Amino acid sequence: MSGNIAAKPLQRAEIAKRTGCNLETVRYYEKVGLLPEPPRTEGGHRAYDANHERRLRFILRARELGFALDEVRTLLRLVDERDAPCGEVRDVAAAHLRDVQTKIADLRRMERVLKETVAQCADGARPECPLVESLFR
Amino acid sequence: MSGNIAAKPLQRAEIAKRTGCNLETVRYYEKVGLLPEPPRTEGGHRAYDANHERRLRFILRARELGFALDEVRTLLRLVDERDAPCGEVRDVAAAHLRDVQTKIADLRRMERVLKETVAQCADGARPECPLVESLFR
DNA sequence: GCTAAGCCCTGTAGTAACTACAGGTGCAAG
DNA sequence: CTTGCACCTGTAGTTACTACAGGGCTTAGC
Repeated sequence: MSGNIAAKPLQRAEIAKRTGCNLETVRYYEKVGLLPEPPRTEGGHRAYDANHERRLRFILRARELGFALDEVRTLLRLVDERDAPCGEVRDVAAAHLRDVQTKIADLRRMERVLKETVAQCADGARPECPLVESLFR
Repeated sequence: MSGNIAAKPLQRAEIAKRTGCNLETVRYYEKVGLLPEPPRTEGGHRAYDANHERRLRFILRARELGFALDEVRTLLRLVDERDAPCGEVRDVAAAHLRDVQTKIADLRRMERVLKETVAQCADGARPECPLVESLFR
């Protein structure tokens, strides 16, 4: 046969390197029930397969988009339990989108005020600092 | 004398109500060194004065603007130690402003992708969910 | 003056989502 | 067969609070 294509269905914990995820984070996801416990080698090392990696990538991508782990859990449950979870998944994502938009609005408010106050201090040499005063107001 | 105007320089822990800050949070700020320990009544209750309230308002306002407690600590130290801390305070605030702007940029990226994927699921009835697929990608 | 309600007290533990050890073993290459 | 790296478990630390549990103080009403 040309190489050991089917001979190694299990990869080592290079899953971390392949996904760019910290190995301790992978174990954390296992501990909190987002990843299934993988089989072990005789020595007790975890042996992940392609499905673990696929699931981990799902988690990491959702995290990049700012989903909380609890939301990720919900999404994965929907994917695992339903055949066509599209509507429910969309609801979770839409709710998260609203959260993100709220956070953006909050941060923009902060940004505006910070800009104003920093600008008032532009010279940086006055005895009474307008920035400090505005914090004490 | 017309009432006890100077007879009560110390207020009760109504400081919480007056500032809208949770009393347990006030004590937390004391524990982490942002607020000085106030004098106590004979019974051991904290007796705050106007300076405590002023300082607490500073903290709360800085928190509203998204300063981390460590940044607040720095700001308060500058205010306490220097006569004219304007320049240094401005530097801290400017650094924080950059953080805020980075966060806004991150969130807007999330927002854009979420909007796109949620829109792809608009009908919500397809067997293969584009949103789920994009998370698995 | 006394009592009961309602504050306030201390200290600990819980939250989110990791991260960083310490102290020990497996494994694979040379 | 040895050496060094990767992996193992479990605990504790991070941020900024919040939520108790189990008491003590205070004060308004009687």
